[in-house]
Amino acid sequence: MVNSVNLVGMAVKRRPTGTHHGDLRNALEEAALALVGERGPHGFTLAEACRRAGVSVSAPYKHFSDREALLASLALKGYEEQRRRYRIALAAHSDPVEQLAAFATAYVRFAAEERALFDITFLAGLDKSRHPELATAGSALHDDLMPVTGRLAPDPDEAFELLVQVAAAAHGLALFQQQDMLPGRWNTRASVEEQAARTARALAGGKTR
Amino acid sequence: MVNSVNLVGMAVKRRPTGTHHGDLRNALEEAALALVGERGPHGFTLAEACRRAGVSVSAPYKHFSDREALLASLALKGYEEQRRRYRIALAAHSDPVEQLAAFATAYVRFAAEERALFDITFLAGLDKSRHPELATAGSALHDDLMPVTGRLAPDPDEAFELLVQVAAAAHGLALFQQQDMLPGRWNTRASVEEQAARTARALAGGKTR
DNA sequence: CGACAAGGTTAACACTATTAACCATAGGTG
DNA sequence: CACCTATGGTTAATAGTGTTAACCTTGTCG
Repeated sequence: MVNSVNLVGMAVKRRPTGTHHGDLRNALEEAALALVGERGPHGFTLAEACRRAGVSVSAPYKHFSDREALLASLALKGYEEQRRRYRIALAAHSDPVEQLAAFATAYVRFAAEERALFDITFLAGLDKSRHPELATAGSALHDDLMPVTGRLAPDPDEAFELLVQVAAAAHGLALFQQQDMLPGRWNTRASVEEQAARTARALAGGKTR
Repeated sequence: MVNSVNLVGMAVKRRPTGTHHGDLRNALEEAALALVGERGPHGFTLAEACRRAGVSVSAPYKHFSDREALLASLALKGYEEQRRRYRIALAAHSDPVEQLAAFATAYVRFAAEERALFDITFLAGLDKSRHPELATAGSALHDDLMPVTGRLAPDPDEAFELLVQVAAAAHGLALFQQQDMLPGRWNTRASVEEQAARTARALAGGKTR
């Protein structure tokens, strides 16, 4: 049923008009991820995603209230994927310092391996007040980590501050790498991951002696 | 010469058609800053800036090659303002650890006090390959700071890594605050500034013992 | 005085998001 | 079985955006 070919030579399935796509919601999210991957955090366009899904420009509104809702749905998946990864990272160690180092490593690795998701989650400028589920997902991450820093700093305030320090450093490193702000040989995934781990150890280490 | 009033009641000076504005380039940059301040990193629109400057939508192209060039010009000012602030911060101390702490504090303070500039500089998604002067301005910052970390870590690689750690942490903290990712009482300027300073001391402190 | 460069103008184009009004199909119900 | 309705598409229209081309007005300088 391929009866058309688009500009880049990819086959586009054309349904008889008025027929269901089958899985448009997913197809649009895939297209959005691809677009952000190809063109950067602001490279996503509803119109282009529709073109790629072989559907008219107004079709998305049957699945998403607006453009931002589509991105928010992906951002939520981004948070879930992060949570999954951080859980695994924490489970791989028993020493809390190494747990924090593994978390920091996983953070920058997520940014590199799932760049589009990372971009959407943190750089697309989503209005969190309009998508409260994102704020919730964010604090879920924080809940997973507090026990770890809690073992290093019995005072809850101190524990939270340590968590914020490590997360902020990892976030900054991830962004620096992504935006090519690190010169030459530092701008490799391995280097940034090591750097993240070392930073976490330096910040956590101060608490143990 | 006020002969018109716009929708929000602000007076708009209307020049006789075909006349020079006088300082349009500056007026557009002012408008852009205001818009980003009001609406966030992506709230800037050439059309709206033109409206505020009382000029037609194509007038900007006599001063900027395109929309992004206007933002790049502001981003450059952002880097310069940062450099100015960091120089002052460093000059206020002689102990390198305190210099780093002052830098980190100044970093998050800049993000808070000049939010629009910070947004444009780091969050507007400017294509640095199209604006090499931005990359240059970025490394100018790094040149100012290397001597400081150099005093804490004689090995240049180590010195650079310390610089990256502190800058990344400050960057992350600034973003966390700006995007309301810090709960309740931590989300104040004073708290974030202290946190930045403490993080810098923790990272630098490891090098001195 | 007259030419010209600078810096405005209007008009047009292409692209985007969004909405309204319409229509085809699938599946459950009388 | 005929039908009716919810689902998920369609087309068409609107409004806002960036950008370009062609034109016009003025101040300045030879």
